[in-house]
Amino acid sequence: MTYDAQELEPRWQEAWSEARAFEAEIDRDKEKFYCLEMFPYPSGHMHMGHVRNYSIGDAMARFQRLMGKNVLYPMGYDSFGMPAENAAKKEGGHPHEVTHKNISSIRSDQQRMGYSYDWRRFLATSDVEYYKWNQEMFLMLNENGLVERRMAPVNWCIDCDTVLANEQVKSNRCWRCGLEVVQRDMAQWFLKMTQYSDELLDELDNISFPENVKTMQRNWIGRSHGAHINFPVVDSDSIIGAFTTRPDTIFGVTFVTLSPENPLCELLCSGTEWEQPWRELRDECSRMSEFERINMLKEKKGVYLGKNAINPISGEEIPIYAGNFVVASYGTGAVMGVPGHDQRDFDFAKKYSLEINRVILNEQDQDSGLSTNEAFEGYGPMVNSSIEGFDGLSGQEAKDAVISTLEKIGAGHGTVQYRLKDWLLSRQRFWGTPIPMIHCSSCGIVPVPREDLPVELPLDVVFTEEQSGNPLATHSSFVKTKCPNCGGEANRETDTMDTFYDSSWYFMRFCDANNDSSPFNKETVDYWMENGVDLYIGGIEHAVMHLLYARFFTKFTRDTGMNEVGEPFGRLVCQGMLNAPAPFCAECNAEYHVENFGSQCPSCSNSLTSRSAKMSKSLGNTVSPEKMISKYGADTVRLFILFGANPEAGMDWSDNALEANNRQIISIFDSVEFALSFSESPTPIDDWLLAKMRENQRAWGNAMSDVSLREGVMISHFEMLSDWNWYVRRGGRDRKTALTFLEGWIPMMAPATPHIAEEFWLKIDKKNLLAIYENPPIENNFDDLTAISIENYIKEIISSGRNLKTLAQRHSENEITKAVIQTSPEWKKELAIEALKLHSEEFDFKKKGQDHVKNLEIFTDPTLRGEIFQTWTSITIGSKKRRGRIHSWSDWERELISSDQEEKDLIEENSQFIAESLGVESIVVYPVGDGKDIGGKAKISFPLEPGIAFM
RNA sequence: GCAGGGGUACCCGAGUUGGUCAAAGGGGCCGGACUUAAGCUCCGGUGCAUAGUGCUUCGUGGGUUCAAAUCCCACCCCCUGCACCA
Repeated sequence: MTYDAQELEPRWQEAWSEARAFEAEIDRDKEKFYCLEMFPYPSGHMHMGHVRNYSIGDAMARFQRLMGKNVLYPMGYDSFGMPAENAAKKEGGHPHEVTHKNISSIRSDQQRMGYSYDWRRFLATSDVEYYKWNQEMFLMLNENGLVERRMAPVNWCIDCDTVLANEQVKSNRCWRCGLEVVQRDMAQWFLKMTQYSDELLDELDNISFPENVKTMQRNWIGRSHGAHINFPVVDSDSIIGAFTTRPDTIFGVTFVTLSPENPLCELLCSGTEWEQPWRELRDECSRMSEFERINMLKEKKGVYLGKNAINPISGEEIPIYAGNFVVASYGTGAVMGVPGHDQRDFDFAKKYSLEINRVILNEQDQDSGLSTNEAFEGYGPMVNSSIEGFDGLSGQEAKDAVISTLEKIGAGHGTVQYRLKDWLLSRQRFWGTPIPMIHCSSCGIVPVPREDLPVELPLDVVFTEEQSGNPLATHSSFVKTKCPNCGGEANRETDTMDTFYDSSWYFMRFCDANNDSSPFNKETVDYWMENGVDLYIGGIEHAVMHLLYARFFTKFTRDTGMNEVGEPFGRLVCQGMLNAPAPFCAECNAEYHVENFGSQCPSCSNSLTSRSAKMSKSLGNTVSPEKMISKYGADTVRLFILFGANPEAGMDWSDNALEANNRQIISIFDSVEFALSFSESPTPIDDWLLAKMRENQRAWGNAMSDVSLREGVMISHFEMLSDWNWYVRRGGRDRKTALTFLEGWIPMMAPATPHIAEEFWLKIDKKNLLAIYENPPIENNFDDLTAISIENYIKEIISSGRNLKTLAQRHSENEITKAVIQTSPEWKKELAIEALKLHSEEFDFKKKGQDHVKNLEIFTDPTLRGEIFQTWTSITIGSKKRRGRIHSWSDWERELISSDQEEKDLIEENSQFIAESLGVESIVVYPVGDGKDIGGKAKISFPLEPGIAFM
């Protein structure tokens, strides 16, 4: 029978589905394992990135089932969002239809790959059955004071026609479409995520996220400790509040800088000669594009605002500037300028000839003067303080002293500042969860009563390309409503929720996906979510978006008593990039579309080389999963993906390697067929095969548990096969042994290549599906080490024999026909055993080794003394290059030396095989001294390293 | 600039609690067997030297050690994220 993936794979997929093999229920007798992939946005088809993500997850889900865990492995779709809305406009349909068409397409792709999802838990966030709970929980957030509507300057994407949260702006561009965002002032809905800033930050220490994700989240939250200091403005009631992390530099403040957008600016300079320059600066800043800003900001620019402020501690009068480098949205939008100890302030002071004072001593620096070209930003004792009691204090002590003085005189306080902002939730788009709020002209903003939920998206909306804005806003039967408070005419809120809201709790919904009375049942979620999702796999791109929102949301639901757990995800694995070759110009350091292969660089005309680059539509170097599946089958694609690289590592697509993996599967297939043709015929090699099997099972289990899938697959699909091949080569043909081996091997194949594994399982007459099989514990067989060591010994003899033979050939006139093997003399073996014994007792060979050997019985033979010393040294101490053998012998080698196996016997028993492998007609073997010393090999003969001579 | 991760043989990629490491595994390439013939399968080889010892190699240069891919220092390069955050 030949391997036919196209026939075999769908057959087993159907069998699993019919048997409901992957449907998980709470079972408190079993350890649970919640395996989850970041659910996809359902765009037309599954791409290779998806395939990689789910192949990793499915392998782990299947592995954990084999290990006897109760595995929850669900799949759903993050189906709200703009692409469907845009597609609907283009095609003239409704996003709802577009979405469901896409979902069924991607779902069938996933099923064709054989992923073991519990499909009963399927959900789509754009279905009202899901998003009604979004609304219910929004009301809860509101009741808990975590919802706020306020005017705010927001990031607006013109192309997407909506606002973006801070996290969704990358380098001043929209994370989705890449267009530059602009600033607008609008009333928006916010979730007060900042209330959880500290917990979100501190808990990172206890989560097993990859280090880079933690770092990104830490940076994003950006907590800094410092002081808020009030600088009163001279001749004015205004006070400038500035945040600083360096209150210890307070005596070095020589100016104060406001961000040009700060409302105080206008107040200070309005109607004076200083107003015009300030306006120019402000307008310039607000107009600047990202590119210009980076270039322009290399040069600090500022304008004097015509007023001065007072340093509240020293009483000194200092000028107030507006500066382009001060960020309006961070801290108070005002900075105290300490040019002596802040490089940025230094540059600014130089440019505008402001005073530069040294107030911190650089202890490393012998020169007590102030550097003329850079600020000293380090810590050191305070100097030149204009008030008693500060000089000499340094670091935290200095900061504390300044803060306590500030607090005493009412001019400031110690405080903590965060970079994290509240979550801007509202979007001016149709295809999202409607925010359940009502605007009443007399009652203001009123939440939709729970019993009136859900607020459903209307289906009778016609989408056309010409229309702009949110169709909800012009849909009068949606908008017009009654105020739940006063019953008067009112309007519904037409903003919808950011889709990250949907994905902030879907993992909890999966635990109880069909609950129609609440988002989820507490007990159910507590069972599956204990210690979080056990393995969460997805892309790094969500490091500060989804992964932060979901953590926040879980803490909120915990605090309202909906669940126990506070951190949603246990182990997080961010899969690496999938790369494929693309044309590359080394000169321009640029990659081009694959259509440029073979031609010249479009910009410099040099010839193009190839470089691997992230698979992308723009480079055209993508690979279609469907094509690969129909050519090789899902198992081959899965094997390639898992064997190509460990989950976190980037991997290069290679047609060659894919084909090689296909051949590997065919080889396995043929081997299993061959094994099944055996009849009863036991040989000594049988023990070896089963010993190797157990050894591999252990190594495999460890690798897989650790999500080292590449290593796991290497054992299950490569080493097991080569062991099998060796067994056959060594004459193994026993049916019973083969069946035992297959029974151990086939389950190991299941995580990566479940279809062939299931097929083989049937072939060895197993009545139940492999998909629901649990691996028994691995037997401890004490003879395994012996079996393995004997075989390793034979392999080593052959391997060193081969090397030597090629050398011997150069010296031999005639054809080599015979190998003479002289095994170690008995006394060398005795020395080795003695040394091993002493070594296990932690004997000090360096100090006492010499004396010890002199007292041994064999030492009485004077003719051997010199050689005994030499041998003893190489066993116990070693030489410069090579450490003593007692340190370097592996377990099997120690085992073999200590056993009563005679090397001579082992070689004799296997002499035919060794002769064949070495390509000689005959082998003669005897211990040194029992025959002629051929080629002078007696002296190099050593335990496990016999002297081999070719004739 | 700051932070995180890297640089291993022709290529990809293990290995970093120092010795068992000339360095797993795969691809490629070379040779052999099988075959009418292979692009199929199997076996072997793949730094140099060599009847086994030796020499040179894990980004570069130093250092620690009896012994370094592995530990320490400096430097170079690549990737990822943040970016005048006070």
